[in-house]
Amino acid sequence: MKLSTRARYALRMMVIFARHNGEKPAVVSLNEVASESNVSRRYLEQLVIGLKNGALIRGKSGKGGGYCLAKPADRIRIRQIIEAAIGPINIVECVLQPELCIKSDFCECRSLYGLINKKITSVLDGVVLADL
Amino acid sequence: MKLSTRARYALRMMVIFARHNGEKPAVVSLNEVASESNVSRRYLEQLVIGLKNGALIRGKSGKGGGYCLAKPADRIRIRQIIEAAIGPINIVECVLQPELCIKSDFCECRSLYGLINKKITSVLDGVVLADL
DNA sequence: CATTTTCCGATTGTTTTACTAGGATTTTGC
DNA sequence: GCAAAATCCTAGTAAAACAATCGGAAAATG
Repeated sequence: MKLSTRARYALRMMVIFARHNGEKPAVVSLNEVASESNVSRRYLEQLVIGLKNGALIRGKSGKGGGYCLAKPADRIRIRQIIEAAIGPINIVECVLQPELCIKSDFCECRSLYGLINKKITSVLDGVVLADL
Repeated sequence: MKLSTRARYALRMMVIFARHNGEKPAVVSLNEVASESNVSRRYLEQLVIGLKNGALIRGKSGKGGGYCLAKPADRIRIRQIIEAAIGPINIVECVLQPELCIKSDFCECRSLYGLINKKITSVLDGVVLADL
């Protein structure tokens, strides 16, 4: 029941991108992020892939390059960031994949798991990057 | 962000204890639970320790022994069960232990983590064993 | 007093997570 | 045009968490 460092680093990184958003060169290189967040650039390179695939940021190669938000910070939900980093949120497999358990139909716990899942996702949907 | 099998097995087990609650011999042996839930008795033995320490169930040794609920099923919150099984719920260490991170005071994310934590615990507090 | 059960602690195997590393490609500034 | 700075892509590894097994002691019953 822990939020992985992947998700937390990704979130921290997005906060940094958001902070440099209005500036002259909006892009921030991973070297800068690395020194600002105490996470190795190499590792950040991996984390950034998900964010890019999720169309949350844009990358620019070459000297003077880096990353910047792909849309305004008040249009980016925290859930999008976290799911881009660690995949879809489901506390228990059977919630999204009923076929995994033959008992799914009459399982007493499954609806509870679904409820927890729903609560978590709705919290994360209710907060945008700009709020942080 | 997954709920461990420990927690799920513990929950399933509690449902079984609850079901046998009103019966003649209220106690259920772990062998019975094992065959009913497809989890080895050996493993259940471990899980049951937390539930017992949490005063959610009572154990009775010897022939004809087993476990039964320590209080009525509508007085046992799901949160108690899960925390007995896997320890206190905190999605990120820093929420409960601010000293772990020097940035805690002005961290943009920490309050968010606290919020998520609160949502999860309140859902689990809002459902009792009898509801399942 | 043998059997069934809880009780206690140690160990092993497996999976996930966290992180490191090498090198290719892109782009820019001089 | 070419060196430098960045993204991009793909493995590999070390450590931690998780899941499960195992041996045997103590308790209680029929």
